Amino acid sequence: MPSSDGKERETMSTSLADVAKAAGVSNATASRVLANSDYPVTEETRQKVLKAAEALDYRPNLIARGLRTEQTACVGLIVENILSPFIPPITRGIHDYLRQHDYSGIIINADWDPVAETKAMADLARRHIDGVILVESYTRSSDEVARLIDKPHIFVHRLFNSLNPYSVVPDDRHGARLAVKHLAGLGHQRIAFINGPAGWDATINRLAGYQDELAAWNLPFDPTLVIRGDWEVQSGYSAAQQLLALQSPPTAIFAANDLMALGVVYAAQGAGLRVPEDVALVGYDNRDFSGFVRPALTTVRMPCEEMGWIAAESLLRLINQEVAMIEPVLVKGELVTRQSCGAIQGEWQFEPEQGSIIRRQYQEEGNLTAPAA
Amino acid sequence: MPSSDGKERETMSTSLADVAKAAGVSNATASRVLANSDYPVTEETRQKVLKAAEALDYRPNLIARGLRTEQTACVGLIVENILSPFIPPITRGIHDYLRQHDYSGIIINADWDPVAETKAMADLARRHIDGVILVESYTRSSDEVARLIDKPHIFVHRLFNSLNPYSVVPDDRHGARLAVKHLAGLGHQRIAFINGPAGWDATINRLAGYQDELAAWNLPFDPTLVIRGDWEVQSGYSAAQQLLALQSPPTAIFAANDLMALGVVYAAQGAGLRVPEDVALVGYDNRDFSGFVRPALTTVRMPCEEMGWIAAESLLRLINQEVAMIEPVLVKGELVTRQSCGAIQGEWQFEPEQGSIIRRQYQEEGNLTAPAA
DNA sequence: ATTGACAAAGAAAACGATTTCTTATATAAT
DNA sequence: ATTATATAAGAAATCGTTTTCTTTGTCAAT
Repeated sequence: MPSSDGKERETMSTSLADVAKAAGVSNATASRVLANSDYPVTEETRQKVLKAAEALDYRPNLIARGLRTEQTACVGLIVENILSPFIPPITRGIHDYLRQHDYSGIIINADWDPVAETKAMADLARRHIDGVILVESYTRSSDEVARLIDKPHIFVHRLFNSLNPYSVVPDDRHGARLAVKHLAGLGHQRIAFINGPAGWDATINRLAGYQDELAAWNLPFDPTLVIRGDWEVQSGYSAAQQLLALQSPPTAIFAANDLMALGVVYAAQGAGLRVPEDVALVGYDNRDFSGFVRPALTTVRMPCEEMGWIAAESLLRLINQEVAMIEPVLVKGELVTRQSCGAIQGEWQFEPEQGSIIRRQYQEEGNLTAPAA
Repeated sequence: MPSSDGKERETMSTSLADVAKAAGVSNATASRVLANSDYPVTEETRQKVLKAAEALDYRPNLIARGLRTEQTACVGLIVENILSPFIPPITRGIHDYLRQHDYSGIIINADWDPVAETKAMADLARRHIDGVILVESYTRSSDEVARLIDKPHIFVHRLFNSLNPYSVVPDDRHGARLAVKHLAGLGHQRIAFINGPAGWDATINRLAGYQDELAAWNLPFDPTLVIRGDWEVQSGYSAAQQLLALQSPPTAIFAANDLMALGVVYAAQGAGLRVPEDVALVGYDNRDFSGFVRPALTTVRMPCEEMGWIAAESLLRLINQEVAMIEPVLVKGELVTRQSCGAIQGEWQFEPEQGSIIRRQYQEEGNLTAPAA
């Protein structure tokens, strides 16, 4: 009996008042039961209300609730750009955690533009979201965010100030050690490193990890084996050409990302060398293409989805006032062993693409069929 | 003077009542001015209100407005999976259009699961979103959607029922013609086609386009030159092996997506053939990797962002009741000419990745610098 | 001068929940 | 038997807007 007095509106959703009336109780008690208030209600009336709500298929109007409670169960996601390669997996992780806890996320692409970010926060404030996650944002400091929006926030960053509070970042130093450890363990003594450009935390930390692990194996650090790239294929290509032309060239190369690793492959091919037989190669990131290029890249996985859900978890902690601040979190990725490092022998098949696996599973199970028409 | 009577709350945003009081008018008139109502207000009072709002930096509370107007300026995006390759660009297009019109989007990953989609729509209904866009959804029919949520909706699809109303889909037939036209224009007479699996609109339409264009060039249709793949690299590899082993092998191959085209490259290399010199190749989709694999793939672009903003535009039309229904829209992509087809001569550099261009521009302009510390 | 129409403003209701305030009842303590 | 206390329920206020209803004042037509 969803308020059936009106004639014009056909599908009017049932309100709390409908439930209260049906249960024969007041608005207030109905609310207390259905919002899990800790105000005492007798078991008998509680059951009456629950039954009525069930029967009427009552779903609370979150807008109305939000107006009163100032809680919208909605958080803002300010991301650099959903087209940027790491953003989708990070947002996937965030969304997964949020959804498990009945929160929603509103994404805004800020395009690495401080003005856009400022506007984004203002717009989110108008919607009275409960918190903000900034993913690869231009805005780096908590103070700056706090000045723009008076809500809890978390950073997910690969670039700067990794160890600020309220940050979730990859453990790049650890990741670099994994790569070098693997190559050293395969017996390589001269391991080159193609790093990223200056000014990035990733660049600094991966270099540190590279040096750490060389030291752990008592291998000398040779600066001529470290070349700076710019993350793109072309720079990996050029860097590898330099390295392979050295008097005593490296027998293994660790590239600070998979794009540059791909450039190494092309440079090696151009020099008539085989990967991994003549030069072993490990990349970083575990990008989607790493599994289907040739040779498939051994690489250190960037733990994007974990970073996402850890960020979401931390944010909800802040929102629910379980904690007052968040210590920076370092998230570790693991080594993904494929062909480019030489650890795996024999022929291989190309890995199917990761992103579309879910639908393909349905298709294989016969759930996906052509329309009858 | 944002309701400064309370002592405890420090940062309380200014409300409409504050503006009204400051302007010396009633709540109602203030609202009429600020919400652009068509109720008459004298220019004098209008200016008073606007000035007060400006001075107090008034931003309407969208939650409160939504409660009264039943309009939240928020739409739901039910997507297959944000990790799936076409979803980010489509959502980017949607978000861009929405944002221009002061709407926000809530993304839910449905993972191609009908149960998840049903729940998603129920959850969105609780938030009283103004409409829904279903991107690559399991749910195919408008009736089904209408049964679950009483709001306008639009489909963005590459799979089924492309020509249903309320759908935005790629013009695959046109795209396939572009590919074949290009190869035929380069003088190829035997053009093979590696198609997708049965049951997909893309498969049907691209085959039709392939046949259309062959006919336009008076080239015979040879069924032995058409092989069905499953969209993955491995299947393109196998298909190309078959094709290249034919008595009279094709001189050009059109692969129905870039992944299979990549498989063709590997098969050719395995057979000691060069792409494009020995076999020309055109792919489909213009995936991000197409620009930096070797040879870079000539391909037909999937117009994802356009599909996104057309979908958003159509949805807002429905929401604002400018139209009562949406005719299916076919969106065309263009040919992106790179190395694999043989039309471009000489050496080339690897294209930088598309997704991260924005940040790189900032970096080059010197806006991106290391922290001072 | 009276009436009617219309413009412009304010008062109050409405949206649908939560929460505070008030009241009624039962129980325990004096 | 009376009072105090605790429990459980309802009445009403509240959140910040929009919108309906009502009122006031002005002008034109009779």
